[in-house]
Amino acid sequence: MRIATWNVNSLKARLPRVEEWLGYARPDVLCLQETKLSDAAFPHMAFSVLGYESVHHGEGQWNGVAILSRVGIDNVVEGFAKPVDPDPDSRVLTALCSGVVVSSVYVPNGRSLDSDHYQYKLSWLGRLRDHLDILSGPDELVAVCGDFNIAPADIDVWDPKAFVGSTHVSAEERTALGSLESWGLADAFRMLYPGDRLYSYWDYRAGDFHEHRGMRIDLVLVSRRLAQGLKWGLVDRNARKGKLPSDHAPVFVDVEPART
DNA sequence: ATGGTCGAGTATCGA
Repeated sequence: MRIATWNVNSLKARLPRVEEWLGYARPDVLCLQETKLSDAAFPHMAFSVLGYESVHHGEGQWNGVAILSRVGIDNVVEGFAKPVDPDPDSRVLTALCSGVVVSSVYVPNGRSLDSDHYQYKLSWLGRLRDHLDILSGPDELVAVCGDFNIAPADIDVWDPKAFVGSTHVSAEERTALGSLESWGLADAFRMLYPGDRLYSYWDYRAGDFHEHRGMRIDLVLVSRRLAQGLKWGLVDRNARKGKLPSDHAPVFVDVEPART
């Protein structure tokens, strides 16, 4: 089972690139973030002709998350599961795809350490853990995929010195991510490439992509039972090249869920 | 050393 995640930075602007990528990467499940679409504007038909069912949780203009699947989509939950404090933004969507509880998440950016938005980010990560507790458990098949806006370790940023005092690398953010890991989730891509400086996001400015000034902030977190069947994975840097790319590349992992 | 770019919407803000 190939599970992928991609922050597309506007699905309206990115639809041709997503269609192209689905055509050759053929993920079983693709989680999208930053669709920047209303639910009414979501292009379900474009994906159904490629063999994918799709669900979307969006508000237009900002945020917006989706799940595409060619192995079924059931039990769809938009936002946090009740009774978790609701999120005013469209940042999480959860569904059951072929026995796997899949969440597509767009974690708040945080903006700066002294910002209210940073406190919102920390609170949001705590609520995500509560959400998972309600909908599933660490002994189930769970994949939480998305733009976490957190570099898990210093190896995940091009120059740790350049990020001192910034969001994405603070101890509090990494602790909040660690809380998800202690719930029972593992960073699947890092398991495959324990020591490699591989990134998933590069700023559009200043030629950052070609200069390898990136960050690995797009993660696929998997529960133990999925991690046991982890086979392979990639960041598809080709999708960050060429005409009208997102500033993020898609990340995917191949897993063979263990039978119970 | 500094500023660089996109996408939203159509002036700026968010990333």
